[in-house]
Amino acid sequence: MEIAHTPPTMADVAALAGVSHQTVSRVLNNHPSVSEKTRQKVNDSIATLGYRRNLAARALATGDTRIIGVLVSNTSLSGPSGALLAIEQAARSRGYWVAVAGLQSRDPSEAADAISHFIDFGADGIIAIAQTQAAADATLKASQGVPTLLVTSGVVPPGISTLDIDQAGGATQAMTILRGLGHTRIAHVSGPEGDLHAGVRESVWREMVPDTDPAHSLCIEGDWSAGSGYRATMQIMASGACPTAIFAANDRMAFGVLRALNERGLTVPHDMSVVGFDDFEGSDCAIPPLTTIRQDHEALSQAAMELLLEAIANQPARAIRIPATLVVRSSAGAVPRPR
Amino acid sequence: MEIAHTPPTMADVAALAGVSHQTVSRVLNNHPSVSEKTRQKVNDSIATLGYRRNLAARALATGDTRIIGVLVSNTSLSGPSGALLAIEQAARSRGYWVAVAGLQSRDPSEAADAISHFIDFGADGIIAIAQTQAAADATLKASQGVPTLLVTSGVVPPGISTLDIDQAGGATQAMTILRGLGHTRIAHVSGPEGDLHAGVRESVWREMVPDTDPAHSLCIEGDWSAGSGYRATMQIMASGACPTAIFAANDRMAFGVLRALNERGLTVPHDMSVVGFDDFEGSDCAIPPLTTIRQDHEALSQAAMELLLEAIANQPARAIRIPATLVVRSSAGAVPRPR
DNA sequence: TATCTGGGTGTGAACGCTAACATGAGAGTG
DNA sequence: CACTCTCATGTTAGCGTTCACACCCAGATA
Repeated sequence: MEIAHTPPTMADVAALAGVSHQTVSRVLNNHPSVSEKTRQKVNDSIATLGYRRNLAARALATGDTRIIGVLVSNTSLSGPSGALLAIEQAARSRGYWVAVAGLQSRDPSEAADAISHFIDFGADGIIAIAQTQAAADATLKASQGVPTLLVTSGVVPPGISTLDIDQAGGATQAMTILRGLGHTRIAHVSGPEGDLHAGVRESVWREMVPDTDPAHSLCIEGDWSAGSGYRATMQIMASGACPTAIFAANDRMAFGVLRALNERGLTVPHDMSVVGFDDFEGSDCAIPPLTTIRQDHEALSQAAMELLLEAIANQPARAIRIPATLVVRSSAGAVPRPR
Repeated sequence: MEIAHTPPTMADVAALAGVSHQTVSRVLNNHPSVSEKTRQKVNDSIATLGYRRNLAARALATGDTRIIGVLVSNTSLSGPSGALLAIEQAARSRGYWVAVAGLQSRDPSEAADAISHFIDFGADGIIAIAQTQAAADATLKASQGVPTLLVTSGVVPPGISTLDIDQAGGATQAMTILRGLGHTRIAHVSGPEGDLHAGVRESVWREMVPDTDPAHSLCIEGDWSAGSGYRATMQIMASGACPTAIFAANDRMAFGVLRALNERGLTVPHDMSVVGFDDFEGSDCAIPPLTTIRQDHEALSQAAMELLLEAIANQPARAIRIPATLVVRSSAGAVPRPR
């Protein structure tokens, strides 16, 4: 087995094929004016030498890298990281590479740092999944000049493309189904303060809850974790409020809600209805299976690449909102008869 | 606000600071022999110009990119993608960049393709999370010459560093606790055939199950999803086997197991004990909370970077196995008295 | 026959950086 | 005081591509 210590270069291919390096370049870039015969010769030489084009050199010469940077916060693992892999596939199928940076804190300066690195790298574009307004702002500030797509429900100045899943629409569907079942006293377990999705979901709940008496229409803040949903439910039940339904801002917290109710001897949906959000893996097998709102990460990712490529091509900014769909299972039922 | 059409280059910084471009380079690379005064001048110029070093050019000149490619399969979302972000953080803290490629199929050629791309890019190293032996083999074949770390439980030729979480140890703990509680008839819901982790977990079960009568010690294959755990359980119960415990190869399938048992009116752990694997988000709030095996993705990621950097530095290959820990909750209990 | 056209090809110079060597000014040595 | 040695800096030549241009030779046109 021979060992090529330095990989072959374009010049090597050219020499073997008996042409100039520029001709090799033309073949590689599918330039029209290369004769079929030459093209064949060059391709043969490429094959025999096992030549691979050096992308760093190409990036230096052309100024673009075909790398896009994706920024995700990993505070809430489920959503973003699922989207990340989907974005990667969409990118790769279009000939782009994905570099990733995950944020561990909610400190906006960390986002700014990561963006700076992407820029150092010469990333052709940036997709930032911003779960807080501060992260969105920091991203825009740091990404000066580089085409950027914000996946966020936050407020963004004109001229920047944005994309998100319709949080308001999803939450509306959740509340609509509960109201349709006759519920008026609906408690809410919200996501953490400052989180944009949590904010939208909560404000829809606040607008749509029929019985606005805060003694019944309690809202307790969670942190997306199942445990926080459990604690929130215990708190609701200790508070003396007696809602007939609980709308949890995500499925993991809904798991905690279900467990707390189960421990207290309440059956779902007979004694209490529960609706979640996300259609998390396993939600179909919660006890009982969870009625929830599904977010289409696949569609999100496709749209993300599309918008980003538009931005890279200097086309005008657009905003796309992907619809969320209601998934009806059995955790939400008719309001119980008064006891 | 001024618009710099072409970003400033090293020469610009040098001109402003009144030194040569090489001196600027030295400052950037922390070369020792630069006087404090010059260093200061250069840093000032860098700041006023907003200079950022062009990493493509650097890569071309030095031959290394400080990019590492990470290959994950996204068939089973939970594990790998959690590990991905942790690896990214470990990498970034060491000055490396992470490019990611996710596999959508189990086709080994897709893995080979992705690896080739990483190599085109000049990745300094590759971390592949290989869930099948075929993926591991394809990775090694394609990564000729580039330092590679395989995160796998598969068989790997000497000279290649490997890393994994101790699947056998974890499964052993799961079986040990069940046996300690008096269970002898233990069914298994396995992961998909060909998956390395699934294989190890299953074979430990097979070795350790006390009652080896296949009529009781049933093994049903799932696909990691909650629904498959549900169906497997239904199948077990329809088969006439009467195990007193079920060991599910992951927590999501365990969710399905719990739901199926619940539907059939069996209570856990009174009528049946259940143990999962992974400590998935939400497992603490399953009904009842799931006894499971936790995998430390954080430790895995740190070790991954360490091993890969060793490989890049041409140090001898090593293999590290991260221990898995038992998390005792309430889904496993003493074997029920015969009815 | 002289002149244009244009497809196919080669030549040189970037791109922005680092490596290797060259230089010059002081400090230390005999 | 000539000699070396060190430190700080400058100079030159790549790294492997692509871009802009020059070139050549056929066939078409005048």
